[in-house]
Amino acid sequence: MARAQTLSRNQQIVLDIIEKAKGPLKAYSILFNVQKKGINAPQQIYRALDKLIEMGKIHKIESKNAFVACRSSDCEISKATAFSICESCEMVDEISDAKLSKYISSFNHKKGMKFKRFNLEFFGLCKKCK
Amino acid sequence: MARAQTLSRNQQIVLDIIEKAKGPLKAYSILFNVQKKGINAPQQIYRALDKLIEMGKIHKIESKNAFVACRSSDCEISKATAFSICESCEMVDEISDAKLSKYISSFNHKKGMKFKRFNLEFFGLCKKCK
DNA sequence: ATAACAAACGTTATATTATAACACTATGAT
DNA sequence: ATCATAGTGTTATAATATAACGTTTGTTAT
Ligand SMILES: [Zn+2]
Ligand SMILES: [Zn+2]
Ligand SMILES: [Zn+2]
Ligand SMILES: [Zn+2]
Repeated sequence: MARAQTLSRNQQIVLDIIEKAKGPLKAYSILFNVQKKGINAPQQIYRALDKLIEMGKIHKIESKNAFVACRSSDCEISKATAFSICESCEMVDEISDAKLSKYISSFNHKKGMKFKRFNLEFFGLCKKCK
Repeated sequence: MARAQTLSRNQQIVLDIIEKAKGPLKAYSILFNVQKKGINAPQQIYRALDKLIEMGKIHKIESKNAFVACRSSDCEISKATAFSICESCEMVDEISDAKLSKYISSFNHKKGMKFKRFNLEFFGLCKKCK
């Protein structure tokens, strides 16, 4: 039987923190925030993060080595992710734009590569920082 | 006066290595490769990398923390980068597709953010690994 | 030419991000 | 029951990146 979508204790703790956060969180900042809950080692964080990413509950912002909760229910399990990132205040916003996503997904590389997944990161100044 | 496009000694050494490489290179692997040339410390590598990125001579593959030479003369100084990345053999190929780039560049986020730059990374299996 | 400035350099130390390895526990399937 | 899979806790270490400091080099202005 395929695993139920139930989260383990550590996974739930990590997800809660990321969901409550206003912006992207770094692994070690998550770690410091959960030491009161009995999680003491980076491994425990990274293992939870890996699974949460697999499940599509969170995403990694590659350019920042940081993690955000998935806000778009229709983001097909991290197969097509896009974010806008403010270079001033560090704000990150998940972009769910079906047209954009479809356009990029349908892009086919000349050299014969078939893509399974993409990640797009936009940089600029957010409304507040502009 | 704007700086000439001439590279310093260390910048040239680092760029040479990256250009000669078949695939993306990591900072410390570059370091190990240039120790015979008198470069001994990570700082020296990272400083050169930063400048080379600024100049648009190389790009950072964020999902791999690795660096590739820019192969497309018309890639507007790293304002719009796209790569295809093989999940099996680690090959990275810079995509220069004017239509794709234009489409993405013209994308405007609803929330009022104006973008200065984007980076897009595709993942899949290359022709050889497929 | 020389003073002034910016960019690059070399070096040591340290911070940050991520994984390896191992022993143990819980759960469910055959 | 035994087997497999997933999760846990822990210690140690690897890999990636930056801080801080003083020196040197190259350019520009006078
Ligand atoms: Zn999402
Ligand atoms: Zn902002
Ligand atoms: Zn390029
Ligand atoms: Zn391949």
